[in-house]
Amino acid sequence: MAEDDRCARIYAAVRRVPKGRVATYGQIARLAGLPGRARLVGKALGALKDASVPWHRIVNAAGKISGRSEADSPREQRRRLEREGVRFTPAGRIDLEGYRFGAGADEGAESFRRFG
DNA sequence: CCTGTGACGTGCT
DNA sequence: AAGCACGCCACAG
Repeated sequence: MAEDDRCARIYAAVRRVPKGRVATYGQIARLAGLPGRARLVGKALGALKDASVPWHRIVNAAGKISGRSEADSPREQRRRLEREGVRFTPAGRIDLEGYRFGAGADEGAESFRRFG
């Protein structure tokens, strides 16, 4: 599989994450058909140029922002998430139990609610 | 071609 | 909550 194809799959997976929800790198990798390649997802997002991809909805398994590509990224990512209604803990963490995409619970209600 | 190293991670201790 | 070990991959030497 070519590298570009992986990126395309990854971007497609990221686009599936609804507004107001987040997903982990590992989860995106799985959705993209690339299980165990979470770090590749990070690289793909770092090389992202397409503004239509909601890269800010991707955080690590701890519910924290990684962003190493740019100094401004972490701050921008958090700002965007908060703008979508995602709450952060005082420690700068996101409650994955409540915001993680694919957590099962109100998945249907979420897509039904339709933000925007 | 093989080895070393860094990386937007993850799970276990 | 913090630290450690592991695993996958791309890139440089």
